[in-house]
Amino acid sequence: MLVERILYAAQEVLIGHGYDGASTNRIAAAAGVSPGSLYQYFPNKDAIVAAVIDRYSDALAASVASTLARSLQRPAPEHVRNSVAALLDALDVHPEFLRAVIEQTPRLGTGSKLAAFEQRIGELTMAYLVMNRAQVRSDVRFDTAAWMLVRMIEHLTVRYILDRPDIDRNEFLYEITTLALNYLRIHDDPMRRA
Amino acid sequence: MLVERILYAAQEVLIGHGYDGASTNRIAAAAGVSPGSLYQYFPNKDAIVAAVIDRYSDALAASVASTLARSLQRPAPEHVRNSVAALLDALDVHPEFLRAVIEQTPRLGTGSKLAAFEQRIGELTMAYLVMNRAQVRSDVRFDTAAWMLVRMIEHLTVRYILDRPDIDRNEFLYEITTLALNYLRIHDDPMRRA
Amino acid sequence: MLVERILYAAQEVLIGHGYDGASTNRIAAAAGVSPGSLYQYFPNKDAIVAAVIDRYSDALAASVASTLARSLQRPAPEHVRNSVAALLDALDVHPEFLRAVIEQTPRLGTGSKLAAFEQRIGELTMAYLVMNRAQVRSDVRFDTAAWMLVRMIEHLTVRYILDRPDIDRNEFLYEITTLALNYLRIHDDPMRRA
Amino acid sequence: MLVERILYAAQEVLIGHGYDGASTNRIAAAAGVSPGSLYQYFPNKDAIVAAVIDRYSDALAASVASTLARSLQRPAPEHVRNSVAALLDALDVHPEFLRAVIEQTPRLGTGSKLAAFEQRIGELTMAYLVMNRAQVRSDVRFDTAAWMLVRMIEHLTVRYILDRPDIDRNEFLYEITTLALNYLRIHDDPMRRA
DNA sequence: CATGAATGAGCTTTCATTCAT
DNA sequence: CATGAATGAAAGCTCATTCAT
Repeated sequence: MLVERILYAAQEVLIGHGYDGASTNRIAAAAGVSPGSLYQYFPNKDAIVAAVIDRYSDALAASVASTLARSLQRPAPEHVRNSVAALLDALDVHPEFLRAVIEQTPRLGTGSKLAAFEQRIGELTMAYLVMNRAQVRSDVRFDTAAWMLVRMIEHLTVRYILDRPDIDRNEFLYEITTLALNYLRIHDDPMRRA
Repeated sequence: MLVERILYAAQEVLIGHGYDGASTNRIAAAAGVSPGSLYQYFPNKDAIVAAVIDRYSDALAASVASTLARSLQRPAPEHVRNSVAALLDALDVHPEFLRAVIEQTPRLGTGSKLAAFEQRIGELTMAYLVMNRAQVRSDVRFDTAAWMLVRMIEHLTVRYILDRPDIDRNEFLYEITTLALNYLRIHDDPMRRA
Repeated sequence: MLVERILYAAQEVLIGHGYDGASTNRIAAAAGVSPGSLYQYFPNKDAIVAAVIDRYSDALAASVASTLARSLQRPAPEHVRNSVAALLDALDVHPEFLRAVIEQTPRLGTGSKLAAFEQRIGELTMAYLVMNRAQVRSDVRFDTAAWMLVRMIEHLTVRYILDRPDIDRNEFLYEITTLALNYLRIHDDPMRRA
Repeated sequence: MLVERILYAAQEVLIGHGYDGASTNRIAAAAGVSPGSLYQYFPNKDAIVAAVIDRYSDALAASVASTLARSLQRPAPEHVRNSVAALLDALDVHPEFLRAVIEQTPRLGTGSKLAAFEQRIGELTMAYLVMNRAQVRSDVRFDTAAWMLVRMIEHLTVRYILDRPDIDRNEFLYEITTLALNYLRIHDDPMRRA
C-alpha cells in the first residue's frame, strides 16, 4: 500500500538524515512517489513523522505487551526482568531509528501513541501493584509508584541502548530489576546474574 | 551587555517558539538588535543556542553543586534528599525553558556543558559510593550504580517538573530517595514524609 | 519554456545590472517566476550565468562556424575578411550583453563553452595554416601563429564593438585583415577598401 | 602612511582572495586598521580597488615610459621589441595581481588611470608613426593604426603572461614585433630571434 | 583622526505545500 | 488518485557603511 511505502521511506530517511534532513521531497523520492501524493494521506510533514513514530510504538507495544501478559503469573523478579528484557530487545531492533526519534525529533503533539503506550503500561503496572499489594510496602501510593517505575525503566532502557555504557546486558537487567523491586521492598531474593 | 541581551532573547524565543521557530531574525528582533549583531558574538545560530544552554547548565551546576557539597557529611538519606531537592528547585526556576531544551532542542554535539555536568555528577556519585562502600551491597559495580542513579534521578526529576504528575513535592522527594537508597540497600531508615 | 524565460531574464539583468547586481531574486522577478523556480533548473546562481553565456557562445559559434566553413576555399584575404566580418556581426547582435560578459563577469571556470570555442577556432586556424604552408613564412611555428592570431582578432573585434573607435567597419575589416595576412607575409594583395 | 598601508593590504587581499573575497573588513584587518578608517581616505570600497589599480597603472606607466623614451631613436624593430619587452617585464612583476585585476575585477568607471595610460601610449604611438611616415604604407590612417597596435600589443602581452602558452619569451617578442612591423610593412628585416 | 560595535538591506538557497493536468 | 512543476515565505548569514566615543 502507498501509505506503507511512505511510512517506510520516512523511517529510512529519518534514520539516515535526521529530522532536519527529512524533507518531504526526500521522503517522497525515497518512497518512489511524487511530493503531492504525500498530501493525499497526510495533512502535513509532521503528521507523517508522527505516523512513523506511532507505527513504531504499535510494534513496541505489541512486542512488549505479549511478553508482559505471559509472565504476569511468574514471581515478581522474573516478571520484572522478563518485561524489561522484552522492552530492551524490542527497542534494540532499530536502535538507529530509536536514536533518530529520541535525539533528533522534537516532541510532536501530546496525543501520540507513544504517550498512550506509556499511559497503558502505567495502568498495567498499577494493577499489578494492587494485585500484589501484600508484598509492597504500605507507605507508597500505587499510582505514584507506577509513575516512577514506568519512567525510570523506560528511560534507563533507552539510554542503555543509545549510550552503550560499559555494562553487559545481564548485569543491566539484574540492576534494573533490583532497582525496581528494592524500591517497593519486594526484594528478598532478586534473580542472580547469569 | 549585548551578549546578555542576545542570550536572554534567545532563551525567550526558544521557550515561546521552540528550536525550529527560533530563527536568527526572531532572536535579533526580540533582543532589539540587528541580525548582523548576532554574528559579532556568535559564529552561527547553533552557537547561540548552545551558549544559552551552557549558561543554564552553569546556573544548574552552581546551584546543585553547592548544596551537594554542603550535605556530603549528612546521613545518606538526608544527603540524597537534599541533593534531589536542590536539583528539583534549580530545574523548577525556568520550567518552560527546561521544556524547550528537553523537547525541542536537537542534541547539540556531545561537547555541551550539560553533558559535562552529567559526567561530573556521575563521578561525584561514584566517589561517594566508594567512600560509603560499607553500606552498599557488595554485588554491584560502583560505576554501574552511578550510571543508573544519575540517569534515573535526572530523568525523573525532569519529568516530574514537565509532566506535573499528581504527586506532591515531599512525596516525590521521599519516593526518589527511597528508590535510590533501597537500590543499594542503604535503606533501613529513609526519611519519613513531612 | 520556463528555462528560456529564465535565461532571457538573466541576460537582461546581466546587461542592466552587471554580474554583481544580478541577484537571483532580480532574475526571478524579471522572468516573472518565483525564486524557487530557478532552482528547479539550475543548481545555483553561477550555473544560470554560465548557461546564459554558453547559450550566447553557441549562437556565436554557429554563426561564425558556418561562414568560416563556407569561405575556406576562397583566397586568403577574402577568407580572413569574411571570417572577421562574421565574428564582428555576430558579436554586434547583442553588444550590451557582450559588454556585460566582458566587463562584469568574472571568469566562470575554464570549462565554459566560450573557452572551448576559442580553443576550437585556434585548432581550425592552425589546420588552415598547415594547409597553406606554402604561402606562410617558414620561420614561424604554426601553433604560435594560431595562438597570436586568434587572440588578436578576437580581442580587437570585441574592443571595436565595445569602444566604438572612430574607424568605420570597412576600414576596420581591411586593417585587421592586413594585420593578419602581413603577419605571415601572405600579403601581396590584401583586399582594397570598398 | 596609512593610505599606503591600505592600498598594499588591498592589493594583497585582491591577489589572495579575488575581488569577491576582498571585503572591506578583510582589507582593514590586513592593513592593521579599523574598518572605519578606510572611509577617512576613500569614499567606498570600489574607490579603494580603483586606487590600487591606479597605483599599479602608475608603476606600469613609469616603467614602460622610460624604456620607451630611451629607445625612440633606435631602429624600428629594436624600438618595438624593446617596448614590448619592457611592458612584458613590467606586467610580469606581479602576475598574480595582474590576474586578479583582469580575471576577477569588474571594470570600475571609465576614468581609470589604466585607460589614461592606454590613451597616452596611443598618442605616443601615433606621433611615432607620423615621425616615421616615410616607412609606413600610405593607405592607413595613423590613429587607426595606433588604436589597433596598442590594443593588440597590450592584450597579447597580458594573455601571454596569464595563459603561459608554449612559446618562449624570445619567440614571443619576435612574433609580436613581426606582427606590429609587418602590419605597416616596415618589415624588411625584423630582428632575428636570439 | 581613529576606532570598532552596530547596522540592516539584501544575498543565495530551501522546502512544505498547492493545484492544474 | 497521482503527478510534479511551481510557489513564495522565510531561513541563515554577509558586508559595505556609519557614528558615538
